[in-house]
Amino acid sequence: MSESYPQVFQERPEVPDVVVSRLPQYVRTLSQLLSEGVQIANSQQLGEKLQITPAQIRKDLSYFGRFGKQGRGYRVDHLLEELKQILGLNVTWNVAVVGVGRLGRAILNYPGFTPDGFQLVAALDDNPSVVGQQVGGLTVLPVSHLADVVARYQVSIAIVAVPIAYTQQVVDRVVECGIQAILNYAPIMPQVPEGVNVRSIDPVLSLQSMTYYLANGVSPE
Amino acid sequence: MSESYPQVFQERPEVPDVVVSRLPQYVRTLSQLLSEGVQIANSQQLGEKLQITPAQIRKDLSYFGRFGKQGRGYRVDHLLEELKQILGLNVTWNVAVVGVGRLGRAILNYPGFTPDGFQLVAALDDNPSVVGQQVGGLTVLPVSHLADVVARYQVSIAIVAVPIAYTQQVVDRVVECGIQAILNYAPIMPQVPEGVNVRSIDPVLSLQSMTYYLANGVSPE
DNA sequence: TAGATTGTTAATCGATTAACAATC
DNA sequence: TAGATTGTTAATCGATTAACAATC
Repeated sequence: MSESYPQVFQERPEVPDVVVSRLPQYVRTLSQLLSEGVQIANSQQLGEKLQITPAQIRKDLSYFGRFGKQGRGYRVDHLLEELKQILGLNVTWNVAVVGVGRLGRAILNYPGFTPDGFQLVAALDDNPSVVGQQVGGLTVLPVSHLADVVARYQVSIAIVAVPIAYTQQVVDRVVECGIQAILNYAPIMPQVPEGVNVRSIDPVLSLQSMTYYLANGVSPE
Repeated sequence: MSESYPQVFQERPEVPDVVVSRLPQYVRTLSQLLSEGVQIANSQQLGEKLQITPAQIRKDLSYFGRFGKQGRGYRVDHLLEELKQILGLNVTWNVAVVGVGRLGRAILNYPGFTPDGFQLVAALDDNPSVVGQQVGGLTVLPVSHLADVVARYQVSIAIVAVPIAYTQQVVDRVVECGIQAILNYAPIMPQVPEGVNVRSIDPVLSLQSMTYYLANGVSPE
């Protein structure tokens, strides 16, 4: 074997995580511009909206291709579509919510996920008094149904909103079911195997870093 | 004046924001160790818990002082107290919640803020059918009372949970009242003057960066 | 075409890590 | 004291920014 075949996935060179994390913000801004009827935007204008240097925007985009026209800028609709494609946002992602306590209920009733293509397709909880309830249009199932649900609905993302004491074991089960993307609402960073992605929503951590600046009379940057 | 006097605030050289943002995680881990009865921990052990190199932990701490003993490590209770002091977590912070819709209600009923020293002392909303309601033990006030409330309760942090269309104007009013730390739950990055700190809780952005890895068959790092 | 803005390279900046003398 | 681990400096790594040739 003197030559290697191209790989199916991962043609791109390693894109820094920090770059990937900015792309959704670009999508947001471009969507807004599109809804305002703006047809063309240059990196300068995008940078102002996003508080990012134009150079950084161009550099970020250059990891994925050439989307602009010299002397003009970017077609808003075109760049938006390209970025959605790159991020996988042109399809609907099915999401299971594990944990239907106060937080889980708020999540299941939050109308902000669906318009962005995240469909909450299942709600699971192990509390017998909660199982069977209707929450956010879904019937709460026992967590033992997780593997079934994942297979049946092609779930690829789990939102975990269980008490801190159960978080790690629930995350373990979610991972066992083949889920590779987890949004965790407990104030803990669960351990997961290589290749599984966890993001935590942790308002207290955010507050605790802001108090540093309040207590010390300085502002960030 | 050939000599300048020491400043009241900001004796420390500029601590990078990324360092400040890690301190609350150290506090979390140390609290947990303390509750487990662990008395001494070294940077190696802390690093394992936090998935951070020991060198980084020592470097981070060195911005603020010398808290360990060579050959031993750190006394958990001592380091915890020092970090709480640095972050201003040894006092209670009064917080006003603006916006008492579904999200605001969930926030007001979330029991996780108080144990960490964030006291929700007021709930405000401009919807006449919401004003006067009892939510999370508080009577909802009209937003026009904001300045009063801030002064009376010494509020220094605002949690803003209003619809996206009102977010910027509510943030503007919050800033006018002298608030310098804002936790924003709307899917938008509000513009604020220099010196005001905004952190956004935005689960959709988190999901949208995870789909990149799902769609492209790669994992982060 | 002239003017403008991209895409990209090189320079700069800053954060992380390695290494080790200091010291408990 | 010998062994261990800190605190800190210097080396490395990576991300941001500046600059400019390419080109629309």
